[in-house]
Amino acid sequence: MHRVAREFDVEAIEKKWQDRWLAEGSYEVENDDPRPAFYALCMYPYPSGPAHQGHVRNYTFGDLVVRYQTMQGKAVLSPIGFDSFGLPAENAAIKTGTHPREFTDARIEELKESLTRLGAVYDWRREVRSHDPHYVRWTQSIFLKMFDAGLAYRANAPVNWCPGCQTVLANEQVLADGTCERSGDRVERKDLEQWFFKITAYADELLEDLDGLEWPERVKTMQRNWIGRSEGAEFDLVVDTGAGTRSQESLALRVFTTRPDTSFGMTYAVVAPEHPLVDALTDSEHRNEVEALRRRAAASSEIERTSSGEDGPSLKKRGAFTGSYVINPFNDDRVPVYVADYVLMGYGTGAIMAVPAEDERDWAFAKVHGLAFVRTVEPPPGWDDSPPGLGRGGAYTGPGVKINSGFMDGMEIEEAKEAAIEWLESRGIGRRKVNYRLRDWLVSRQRFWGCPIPVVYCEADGIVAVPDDQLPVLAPDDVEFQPTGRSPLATHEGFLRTTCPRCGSSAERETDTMDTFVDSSWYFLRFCDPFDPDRAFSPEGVRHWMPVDQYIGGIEHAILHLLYARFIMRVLIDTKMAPGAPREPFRRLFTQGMIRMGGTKMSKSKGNLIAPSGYYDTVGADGLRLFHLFVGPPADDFDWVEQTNQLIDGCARFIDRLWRLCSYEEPSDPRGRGIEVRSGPESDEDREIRRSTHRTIQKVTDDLDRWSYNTAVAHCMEQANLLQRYLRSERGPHGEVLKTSLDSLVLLLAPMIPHVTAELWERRHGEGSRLHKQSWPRFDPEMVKDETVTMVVQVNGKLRDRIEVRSDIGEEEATRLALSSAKVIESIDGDQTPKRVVVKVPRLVNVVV
RNA sequence: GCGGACGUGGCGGAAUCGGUAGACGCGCCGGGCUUAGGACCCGGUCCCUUCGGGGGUGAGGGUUCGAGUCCCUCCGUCCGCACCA
Repeated sequence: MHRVAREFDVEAIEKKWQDRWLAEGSYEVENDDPRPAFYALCMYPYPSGPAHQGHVRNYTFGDLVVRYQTMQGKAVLSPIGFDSFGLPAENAAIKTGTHPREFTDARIEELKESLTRLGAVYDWRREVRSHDPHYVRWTQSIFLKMFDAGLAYRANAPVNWCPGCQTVLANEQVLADGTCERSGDRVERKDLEQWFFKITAYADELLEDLDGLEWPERVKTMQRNWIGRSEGAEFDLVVDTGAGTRSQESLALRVFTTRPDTSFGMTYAVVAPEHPLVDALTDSEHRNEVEALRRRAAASSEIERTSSGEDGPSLKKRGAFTGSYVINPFNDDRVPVYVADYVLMGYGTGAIMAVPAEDERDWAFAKVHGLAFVRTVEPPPGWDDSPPGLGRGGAYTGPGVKINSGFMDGMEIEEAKEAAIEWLESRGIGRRKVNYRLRDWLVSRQRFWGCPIPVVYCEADGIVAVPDDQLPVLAPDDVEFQPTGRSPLATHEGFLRTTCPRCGSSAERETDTMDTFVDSSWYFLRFCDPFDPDRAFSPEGVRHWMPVDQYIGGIEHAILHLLYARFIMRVLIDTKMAPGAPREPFRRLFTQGMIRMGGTKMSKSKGNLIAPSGYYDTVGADGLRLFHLFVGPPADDFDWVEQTNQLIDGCARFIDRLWRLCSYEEPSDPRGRGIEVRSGPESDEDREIRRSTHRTIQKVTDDLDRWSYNTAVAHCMEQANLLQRYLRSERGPHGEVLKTSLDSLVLLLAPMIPHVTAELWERRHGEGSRLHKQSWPRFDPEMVKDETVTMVVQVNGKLRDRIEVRSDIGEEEATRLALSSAKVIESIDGDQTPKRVVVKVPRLVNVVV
């Protein structure tokens, strides 16, 4: 498949330099390094074995940043570690009996090996592993700090239970179709007592601070949507159960709305099937129907609940009348209360006032159930009551003037909202309310291979934190890994039975472990100073390196990891574990594109992996790296197709050409045509080579700064092509010019293809010389200016002539030259007097006739 | 349905500020070298052409001396969210 003959021994050279970078500690950096600090970080990987193409892509970009910034004179912190807790290791244990630690450590070694073979360089002294007891200790310490601060709490809650993974999941781990993101099983709902982190307390800050981040806009948008802030009002509806039923005059139904201005249009109210008041609201006549609805809602997945759409019968089944009524406080109307699954218990208060005239969902429901509607916003002329979707009919949600709304009549919507809230507040019925889609973060996992939650349950003292000097709480090794729906720790008596740290009586340990996203929410801080045994990280280290200057990872972490990390960073600051600034951990984020194959993401689970290892042996790590840089914009997805291998070969071919170019004194041309270099005065051609060299430096530097790696490679190729022609030019190359130009090219390529360039540099500059210790080349602004340029002459915007002119040409001369062009004269024909001449020196003249 | 991004040769893509469309590479075509070439080197490669030119960046319209780039409408692809009241 690949090329066979190479000009040099790729394997030997790559190995040589990888060994040297390690042995010489080339990318180890101290916290007191006087150079400007730069923190470059790739999201630490889950160790699933040897690197796949996605890793290669990610760590190629990361390594480029590290080497480039180093050559730019920065002290670059380039750490790496492993997100080493997680289900695959435990699943392997269930299957094969291998302990997850043993399994994980083996996978880590494989991944380290392939990262090293890629030529990616790190300060390995700082390596962390989530499952390392020294790391677990501090994850637990952070948990307890949060517990003390009231930010970690235990609550009974309906949770997402994945039967495949035998654990509860965070909302974030459940896909929109109600299946588990990991196993694909349909997630069930269970009521369990669980640990939560109070991320909602930071909802506003997490939302607002997005504005200042240099992150891809779409990632910020995704986080904004996820947090889902909405402003509105919350108020109580007094329940009127009607004559002859139970006396429940004090019963009130609290509703949340973002449209308090439409309150006069409420024609019914709805509670979620899981709402605690459903029983109290339902009278005996309607009990059977309501119960049936509740059962169906409880059993049905999100898919069924959300996909029934507009069709009548299914929508009809999704709601039932309770037999109760509530009073609309705005107009004292008595309206029916329904139970319907289109209202979710998890959002707002789990109950709504329904305004069919101004809400499409309410409209659809009201139509099917024969409920009334009252418009409170004047719709535009021609708007009728025909079904929505046909253009101009149904619920009207646009702007307009209030009608049928008492004191709000005549107001615009925004004004009316304020008026309604004031009205509610002045009467003590309700208040302004901000609601979030974001829920608190459920962190309990009923699994073994995670960080144990360090608390004990004592009959007398309740939940008691494990004292600091007893951390870390580590899982025992002799456990049964069979899935039971409880943590394997729960059946291990030796672990379970303990004594209460407070009163000394017998107590039980918590047997759940933490979501692995907790581990990954602070690892970037540990990297700042992982050497201190007595602290998670030192304030000095954090102050020196944080925030991460360039964070690199996959778009799949746009919400979960990045939101959690932002949250935990703030918690650590607010609990005084970390210094007060910065509150944002990742200043700049880059999300790389996905590699697809046959339309789907290339992944282990899809079985469509193309292992990098085969390429290391043929085109080398450098060839593979160059391909990943060159194939397209780093942020874009690309399809791995048949032609891809030819593209990779093309990259290797370029490296070969570079090698030959740099070895011109010892030509490998079988015909032995040696290159003679000139000395003495430089010719026009020599000067042009010099200019081109400076221009290339300028372009490549600019490209690297703006993540345009594919064009950076293209510019290097262009320059190499030019130098190759120069080498064979009639007069022969000027020795000094050629030498400088080649050196510059090698320097520019150093962050991209580090092995071969390091080798070439050493050959050119002697044993012991180190390419990657060189400064990044600089260009002379005078030299990047062209002496002459091609001036384009247009007539009425159409290209008519090209004239070679001095680049400092004046407008008048340009105009004169253009107008005297034979082609221009010919094409303007009889019209000797141009209407207008647009001149943009020195590039363009447009003659308008 | 809502929100966002995008649409350029046979293919990946370039054109950073509204100013030469198609850089660079893959593929293909021709030539050289060669016992041979899947190595290497040189040349060509958007389409049409009567060789003067003409047309061309998903479609249609607009702004402008000038539009791949800005604006509007539509079509298509991808991504995110999706009963969030």
